[in-house]
Amino acid sequence: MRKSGTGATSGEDDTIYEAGARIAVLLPLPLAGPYDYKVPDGLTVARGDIVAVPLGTRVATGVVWGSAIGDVDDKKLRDIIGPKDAPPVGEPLIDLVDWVSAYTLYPAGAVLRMVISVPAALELPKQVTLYKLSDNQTDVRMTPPRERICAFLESALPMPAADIAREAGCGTSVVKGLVDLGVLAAVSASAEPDWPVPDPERSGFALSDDQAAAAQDLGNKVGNGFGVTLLDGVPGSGKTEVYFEAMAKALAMGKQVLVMLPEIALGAQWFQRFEDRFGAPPAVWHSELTQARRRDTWRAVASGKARVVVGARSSLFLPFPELGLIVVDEEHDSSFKQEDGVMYHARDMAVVRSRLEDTPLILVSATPSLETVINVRRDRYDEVNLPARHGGQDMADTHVVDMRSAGPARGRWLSPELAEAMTETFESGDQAMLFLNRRGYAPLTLCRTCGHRMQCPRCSAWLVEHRLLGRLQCHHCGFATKPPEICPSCEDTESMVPCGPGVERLAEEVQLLFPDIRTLVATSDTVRGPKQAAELVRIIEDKEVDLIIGSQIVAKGYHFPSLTLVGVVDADLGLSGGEFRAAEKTFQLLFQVAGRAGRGDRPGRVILQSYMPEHAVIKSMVAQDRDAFIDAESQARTDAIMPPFGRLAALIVSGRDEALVDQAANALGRTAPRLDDLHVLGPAPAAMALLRGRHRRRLLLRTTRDKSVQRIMHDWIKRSPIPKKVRVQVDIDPVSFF
DNA sequence: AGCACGCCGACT
DNA sequence: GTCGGCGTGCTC
Repeated sequence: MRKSGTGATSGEDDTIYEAGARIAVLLPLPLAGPYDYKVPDGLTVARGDIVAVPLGTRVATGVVWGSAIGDVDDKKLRDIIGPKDAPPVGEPLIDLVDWVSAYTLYPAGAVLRMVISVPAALELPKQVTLYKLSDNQTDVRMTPPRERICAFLESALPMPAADIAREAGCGTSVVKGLVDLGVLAAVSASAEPDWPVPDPERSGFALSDDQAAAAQDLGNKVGNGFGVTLLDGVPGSGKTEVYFEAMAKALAMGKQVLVMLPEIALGAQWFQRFEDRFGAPPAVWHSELTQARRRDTWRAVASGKARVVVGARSSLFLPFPELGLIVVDEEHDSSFKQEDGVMYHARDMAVVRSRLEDTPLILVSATPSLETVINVRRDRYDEVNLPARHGGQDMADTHVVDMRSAGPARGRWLSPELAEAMTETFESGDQAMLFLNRRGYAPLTLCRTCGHRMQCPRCSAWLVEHRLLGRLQCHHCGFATKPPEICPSCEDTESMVPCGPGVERLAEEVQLLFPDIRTLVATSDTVRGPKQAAELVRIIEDKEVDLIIGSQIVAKGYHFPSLTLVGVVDADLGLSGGEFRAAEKTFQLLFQVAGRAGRGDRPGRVILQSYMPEHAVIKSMVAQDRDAFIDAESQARTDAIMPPFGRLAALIVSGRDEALVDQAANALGRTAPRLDDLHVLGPAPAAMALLRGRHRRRLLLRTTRDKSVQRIMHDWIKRSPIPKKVRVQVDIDPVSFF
């Protein structure tokens, strides 16, 4: 309930607005704040109502946010038009929008746009005319088709004329004729589909004692208000099955459940397990849904028809009226951080929404983020542990190959040791996986004669050769060009050479070493969407391939019983590049990839190829000591006053005119806040100094946890004049330095 | 975010 | 003389 400054009002009095009232309406636009309107005669609205309002020459949709702010000329105030056809936005979601706005420093309207993301969902759904037997039957001459129609409708729900005609094996004219005669009656119904209801009472999976105990612990959180719990367990320990039981409890209590996953398109096995457990598919929510699907899903969530939603980060802003539990699976995944538009971290904002909804939140990971681990150690979060793999299997045996002394020949990427292990694996009839987080054939193409490097004209990134497509591509903006016959710089012929390995080039080397084995390359280029992901899983499970060469996408929680060897071609890949989370991210990725090995009844092994085997990440992997890594990383972050022991905020200054961008960035550098325990780095060119034709500079502010970075950043931008053509974005808690 | 208003080049 | 390019600014 919104607090009223005038005190005396109680209950709902201050959230209901009668005719003549002046109200604030938040529009899903990047305006500074809500706009004031009047309630016209004959209308009453309440806080949270979704209403149509006049805005300039057009009609906009907004949400009644409260009483008018009152700083606008009376003559400017216009009447609202009326309610839209959608349930009101609930109080917790209203508060979430305000909270996220205050935290990220983006206008509340920009945040609201993530809630009101489907304009069509606010319109009255299309009406369809259905026909049923009339209540007061009249005597008419019966013909065989008429008999069939009446007989069929005796025991059927009302349905469209075309369906009745099909069922009765006649034309629609017979149906229409019976309608005219009064035998059939028309009923109007909305064309909204029904949603399958997951059944929490279905018998679940057989759980081990550990799993059953963990499920019990998690289940006890449901229905007992807000609280965050980390569900921690190695890959294969059955985390999904365990949190399904907490979901079942919430469903049985009549609550809705939200599950957030990082890469929704690739959750094929997750979906199967969900259907096995609950007997119905969940509603899904991600950016690639069609417009019609988005509309139906949004309405189903708002009306409570959809009981379980599984979605990417934007699902956090769906209008659940009866939310009872949120699960964030793979909570460490950096794709929960939105990097365009409103920059928010969906995992962190899920904590906020859970608190506002007064419901539990379960964070799930085999490699929890340092933030989450520290919150557990500080007793802010509870922890439920799944100690071992289901079936008692240990983690796969992990070896490191020192590429400095035991590496392959020049131009090759597989060390003799890894190749030998592959041979053994194939000979015993098992499957192997090579992990290389580089799509395409080669990450760089250069001229042997003059050293010219093929670069994207719009971004500061090398063009990646995709030999299968016959193109050089920019992985940041989608720019593509034909590989040049001659060097664009010195015009030498046949001097352009590929540098470094990509998955395609690795496949070429494998073909030379193992001509008879069947190889599958799995990257986001070859696996597009859920259907292909499901097909990929089937091909591997059915052993139609011996070797999978994959990038990032194969690191996720798949379960392949015959996969006993995982080779990481370049274990150091993520460690260079100066991002403070590089070690953590690399450890998480390697740990997840290693988890693919030996999940059946056979032991697995993992081989890491590394040029820096003494690095803490590699050593912790070999020792299989996650805690040791966390301790080392915690100490390093504490010393450097880095998150979660310090706070970071970034300013990204961008524009097409480089000189203007530099000028604005330098001005921000000069007006940077000066406080104790506060440091500002930059301005410096962003890691992508040129992205999609925009020049970018970054300033990074680092300070201690007791400071309000929002206040500091807000004041900072306010006192620095920014040219109109230059954009300044605030990124609170940046995860990437792009 | 849209949409209007406005101020400079190629058309009927 | 108008049509139209998209830069700038406003919408309660």
